[in-house]
Amino acid sequence: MGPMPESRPYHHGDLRSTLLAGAERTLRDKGAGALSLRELAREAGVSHAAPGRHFKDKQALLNALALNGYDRLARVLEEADDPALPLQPRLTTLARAYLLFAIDNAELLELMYARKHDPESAEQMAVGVDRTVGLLGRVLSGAQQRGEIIEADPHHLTLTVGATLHGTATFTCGGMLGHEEALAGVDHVVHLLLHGLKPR
Amino acid sequence: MGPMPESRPYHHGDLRSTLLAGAERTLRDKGAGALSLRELAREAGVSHAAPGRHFKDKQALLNALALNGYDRLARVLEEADDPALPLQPRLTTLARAYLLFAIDNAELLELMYARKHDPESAEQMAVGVDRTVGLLGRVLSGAQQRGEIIEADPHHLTLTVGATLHGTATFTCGGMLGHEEALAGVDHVVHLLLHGLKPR
DNA sequence: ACCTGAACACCGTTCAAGT
DNA sequence: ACCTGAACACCGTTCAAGT
Repeated sequence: MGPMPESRPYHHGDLRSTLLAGAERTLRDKGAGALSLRELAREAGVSHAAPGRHFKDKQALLNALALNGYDRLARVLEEADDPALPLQPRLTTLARAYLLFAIDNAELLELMYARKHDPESAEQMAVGVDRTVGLLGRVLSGAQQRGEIIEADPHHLTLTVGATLHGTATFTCGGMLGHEEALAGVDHVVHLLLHGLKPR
Repeated sequence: MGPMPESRPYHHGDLRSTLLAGAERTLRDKGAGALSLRELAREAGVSHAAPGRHFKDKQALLNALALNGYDRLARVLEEADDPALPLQPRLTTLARAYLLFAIDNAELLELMYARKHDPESAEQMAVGVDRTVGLLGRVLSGAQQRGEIIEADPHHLTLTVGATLHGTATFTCGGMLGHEEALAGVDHVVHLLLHGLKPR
């Protein structure tokens, strides 16, 4: 019964990353409600007060998670985007990528869109949002310059298209649509956005 | 220093409603994170264990709040709807009513759309959702029969239009749009839905 | 600079016991 | 039938003290 080899030194070394990684796993597996700093500390093999050195409170950890999410979402969309594609399939590809991200990271996405009450983190989130809607905005502005879509405030167009995609994702994650059903419907949604409900 | 007149008998009499009303006020004033059964019990002048007689756990109270919200939302939309209006203004009116409800009840709406993990409450919520998207579905189906909108799966059309409205509400409540800005933009959003992004 | 241990003020939930 | 009071097992946060 000798002492186990001490695999962890007094200083963890990378506690901040470990906590964030654990939080993301808990978020995915058990939901935001199950997130506990004390539990994360336990999983990291560290005292319950240690997280306080890296995150001033629980909300700070949640904000860090959300910022992380914006990073990943922006990367996913940028990788999915293919400027060589015509407008409709290009938008469809982006919409599908967004929906896939939403399905894979439903709880995280909720965190990302959660109302922030302190103005400081609200600004950080705004930057993250800009990164993700920015791509969509550029695609639409480009199409607009080529005369492929109507001349209207591009910011407004972007928000409307973004709202449709996000609303679809919300409905899907909320269980109102099956995942496959939603992914299969993406083409129709984009078609509807481009051509409208009215007969032509 | 005589005893205060005992305004509350041993049996509260209407504790369930009192708790729900208090919860709705807290939700509006301080957000879902600030909701505490013990605090609600204190406000109701009752022991901290008393809520357990009316709600088996905290989630049960949240579910009751959400169902309540679906009721109110359905009423709001039904009152706002004017079947005498042509399609576009009729949809605009409904969209504005939904956005107003969302702005006034942002935290409640989040609760209403929150993923439910137990299948029992998930079904209750589905009924509530059906009540609210049902109206939209009937409006669109009617327009479809009159040939005012394209022939496509009406359920799919409804979900897409609903997604756009809900996404707009989410963006607005999340602070990406100002309230007035969003309300002023409703006309454009509905116009876009009906006519599409492509030039005609 | 980073972490511990104890302390404080909260939670939700349960259950015998009271009215 | 409805509520209380005590108990249990959790939280987040703070702060002196340790390494």
